[in-house]
Amino acid sequence: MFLTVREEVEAAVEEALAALGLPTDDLGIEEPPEDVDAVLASSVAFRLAGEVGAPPPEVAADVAERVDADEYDYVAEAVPQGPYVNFLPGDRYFADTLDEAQDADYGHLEPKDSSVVVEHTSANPTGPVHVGRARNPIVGDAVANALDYAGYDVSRHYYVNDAGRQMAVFTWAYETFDEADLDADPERDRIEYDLVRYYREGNAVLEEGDPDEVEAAEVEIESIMRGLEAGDEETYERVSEVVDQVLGGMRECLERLPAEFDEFAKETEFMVDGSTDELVDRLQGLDEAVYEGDAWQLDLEGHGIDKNLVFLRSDGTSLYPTRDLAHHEWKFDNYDRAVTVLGEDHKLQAEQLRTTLELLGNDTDQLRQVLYSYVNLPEGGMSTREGTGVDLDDLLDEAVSRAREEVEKRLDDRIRDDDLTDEDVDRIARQVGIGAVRYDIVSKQPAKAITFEWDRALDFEAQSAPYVQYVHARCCGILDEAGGRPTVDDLDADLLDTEYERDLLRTVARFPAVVEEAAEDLEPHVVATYTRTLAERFNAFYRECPVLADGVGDDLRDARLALVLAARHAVGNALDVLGVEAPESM
RNA sequence: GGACGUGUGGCCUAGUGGACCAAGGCGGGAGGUUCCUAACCUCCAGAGCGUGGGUUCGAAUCCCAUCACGUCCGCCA
Repeated sequence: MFLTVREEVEAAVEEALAALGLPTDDLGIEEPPEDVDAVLASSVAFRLAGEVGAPPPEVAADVAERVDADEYDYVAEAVPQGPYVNFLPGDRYFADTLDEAQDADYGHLEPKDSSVVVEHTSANPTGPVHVGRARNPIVGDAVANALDYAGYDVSRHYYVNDAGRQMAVFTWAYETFDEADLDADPERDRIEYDLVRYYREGNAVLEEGDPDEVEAAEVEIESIMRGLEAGDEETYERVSEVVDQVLGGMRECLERLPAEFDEFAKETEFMVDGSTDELVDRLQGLDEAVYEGDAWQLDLEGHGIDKNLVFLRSDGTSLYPTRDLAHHEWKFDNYDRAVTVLGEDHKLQAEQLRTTLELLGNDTDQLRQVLYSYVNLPEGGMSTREGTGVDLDDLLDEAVSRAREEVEKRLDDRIRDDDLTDEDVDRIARQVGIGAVRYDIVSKQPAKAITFEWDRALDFEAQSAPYVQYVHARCCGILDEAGGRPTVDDLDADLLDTEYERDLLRTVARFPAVVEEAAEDLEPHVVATYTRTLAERFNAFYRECPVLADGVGDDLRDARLALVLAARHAVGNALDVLGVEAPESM
């Protein structure tokens, strides 16, 4: 209903301004502060005051005067308040919102008949996923969820960098060394933890090994790269053996979040199918193409990028950016829009990619690049090659284990007599622990850097996933106690007339607009901010308005029960957008 | 050195032109449970939004300068 009221308010302000002979380009529609009764307000009066030659409050009064509330279903009244025009909702607004939110799909917007591919994570298959990279799948998955809720047809892709020098080094190391050459046991019993040791050993040898050994290695690494470039089947299989195993392990780790993908697009596919070669030809034909130092490059200085983009090495082989261009054109061919989630260290490359795609004749409006800053450790950065950093698996294990301690600690002084089973304890520990990690990361503005601290990330109180999850569990507790849904079809929303009930219902009503904003701006953290407000409103309602107490009449009980169900759908689905599980008990 | 980004109570975070003489959490202090789960709630103390200018009727939000921190500036990915 909120989206409908917003349309009504826009129409009302536009009509009023037109009637007054004033410009309608900026309607100044905004959400009023908490202590104002209106659902929406307009601040046009500020801007028009100069033109009209009257103070803002006077203009606001004129505008409000011209609004005919009878024309609208949900706007009951437009009242001037100082320089603002406030739009008050009618009873039907609350009644229809309550009704709409009884649907378990509440928050899903109308299908848009438009496809979007969301590429995220795309970490090189060199070893275990570490916390520094964890922001990518967590933000990426939430962005994809938000677009899905907003009605887009979403595909989630992981672009596999299986053709670069890193993978040639890895393949050489994997084939050259054996267990006896490695000085440590795997940190965990999973394939990528086993194999990353070969990669690290290989890099160590290349950096400080015997010169003859290094030279022989370089010859082998170069031959692997040339084999890939030539589309040699045998080389491809040698590299794949490493890539597929490591990637398999990384996928298992990501599934714990859970972040799952519809497609793993491999870089080598765009070499094998000839699209990279074809792209090189087109790049060479561009005005910006230059041949310097035996390598083909693009001089993008005229487009605001002072760093040349090398797209063909002097030995004639392609580079990562060249293949990524082919990859993006493939995305444009198959989807209406493309969204890529990347770390800020890829910003320059992202700009080069976008500019070059434009030069190649693509409409880059359909490409959106979401950049996020790094997650650092208090003591410094994280690197797979050097083996520094915190593995995501370790973080998730620690989170679940701390959550379990909390659950067990609370078991003794639990009022509710619902006998949690061992399975419940396992389930809650997992939902709360992993939820806390995801929520902590997804709730922050992507542009801001995060310093990872165990205690802060795993604080289960305050502004955290468990705080919000608890609200969902409380809703479920009440509904369960009441035996499910409210009993009557024709609910009387008018009975919900305390400020606590109204505030909660109004907050529930905003959820679809929050989904819309998160999807439009590709900023899932606004959903996290919303869940906190919603949780606060629910807790105030919970404290002040008993649902199942003896003194509550049948009609009021049903109305409140319906409000609880509405809140459950809003909070549960908001958490779903964030990729955080909503426990039914905890 | 250059480009880009960030800078809000002791700490962390929201707000990015208008009802803000700035909101929430952590930490500190004081309280609340015969009642649908206290992973909850209430109250108190604490910042004027890095610093200095400017634009505007109005600036935490826009512009300029400056400082600090981060990222990038490979024929790596």
